[in-house]
Amino acid sequence: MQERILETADRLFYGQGIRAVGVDTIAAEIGISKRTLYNHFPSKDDLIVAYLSRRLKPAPPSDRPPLEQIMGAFDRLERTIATGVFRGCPFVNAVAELKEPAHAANRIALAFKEQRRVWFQGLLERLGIGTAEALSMQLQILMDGAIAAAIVRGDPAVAAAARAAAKVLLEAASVSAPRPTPND
Amino acid sequence: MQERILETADRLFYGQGIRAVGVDTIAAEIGISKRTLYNHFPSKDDLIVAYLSRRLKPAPPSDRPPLEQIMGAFDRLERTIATGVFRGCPFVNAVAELKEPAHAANRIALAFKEQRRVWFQGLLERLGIGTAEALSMQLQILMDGAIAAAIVRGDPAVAAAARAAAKVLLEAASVSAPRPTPND
DNA sequence: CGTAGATTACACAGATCTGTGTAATTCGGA
DNA sequence: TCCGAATTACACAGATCTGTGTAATCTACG
Repeated sequence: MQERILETADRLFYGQGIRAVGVDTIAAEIGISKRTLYNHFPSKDDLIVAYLSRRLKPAPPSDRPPLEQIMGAFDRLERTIATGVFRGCPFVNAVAELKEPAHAANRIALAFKEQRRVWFQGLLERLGIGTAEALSMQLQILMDGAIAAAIVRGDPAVAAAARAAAKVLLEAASVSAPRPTPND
Repeated sequence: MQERILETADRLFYGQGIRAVGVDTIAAEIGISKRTLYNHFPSKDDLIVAYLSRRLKPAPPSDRPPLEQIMGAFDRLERTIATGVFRGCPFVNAVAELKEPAHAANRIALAFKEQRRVWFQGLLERLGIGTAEALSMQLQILMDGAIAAAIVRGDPAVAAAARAAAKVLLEAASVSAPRPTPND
């Protein structure tokens, strides 16, 4: 039941906005009473936190070459934008929508962004890039920028543009870091 | 009067979110009656559109060297983030908050982002860079990415990271475009 | 002074939202 | 079959929001 509530909350919160979706709407969508929903989540804030926490899953480890994984992240973003159900980063949206500075959403959003950055950093280190930490931040900025631009423009091409920029940054960083791995 | 309403609406909408601020709050903040506000703006939607349109001002022309202007944009962002009143891009926030796809906010936000991109493109062309259009999009992505990252992290350093990335992209693009101007 | 337009106070309609209280009902498992 | 837990229907409180109606009042200006 909890999971079914969270699935529906995810779909509605992400698709229409957290403030725009009422608790009644979620319950009605599932076909349960509002009381049941409140028995599982004592308040809407609890539901919001659970919704965001559920999206806080680390990327599954892959044995593909690091460079391929990095570029794959941009490709995946491009495909996601192209589906049309794309509505930006749920964490950034939540923080922008819930402007109370003390809201738990801020903590979760930060954890997610940092998790992604560290994922980039690990791959960059495997490529032997010395400036892995700084570059990982820049790659994350490119991802977030492509997401923001895609919200406004609705055009998957922005992800390709970000990918091209990432490639330039990677090549520039590789020049001063001579440790090419056999994989790529 | 119109201007006073718009000033206050801007401050509250941007600072707390469009959905989070009621018409009553804006009127009370100025010290006017709600009726007066509705006499100037027939609906909240009209007020939202006016609020966004008012922010749609082109950057004033500058006679400084193009490269300096481009880097200055990132510096300005860094300073803005550091002030603490920074709450992201008002246009992206509006689109994310008002998820109705037909809302006029989408059109205005797109106009703004395109205006900024074209501003970058013009400067890049003056630098004799052949890939000005593609690069301008990438610079805009870096700006938007730094903004999104700053919302979550609250750290002005992300703007500096974006600036450094922009510099790398510019240098890479300049290699194949030999037309250095005397200014910079 | 006199008038026209702007502004005010204020009540109110109607919608929506979060959250609660309660008693009846359903359902799974021992 | 029986018990306890989950779920249901449903009303309701109380807050908030957008938008309107109206009559009184202020204010600028001829």
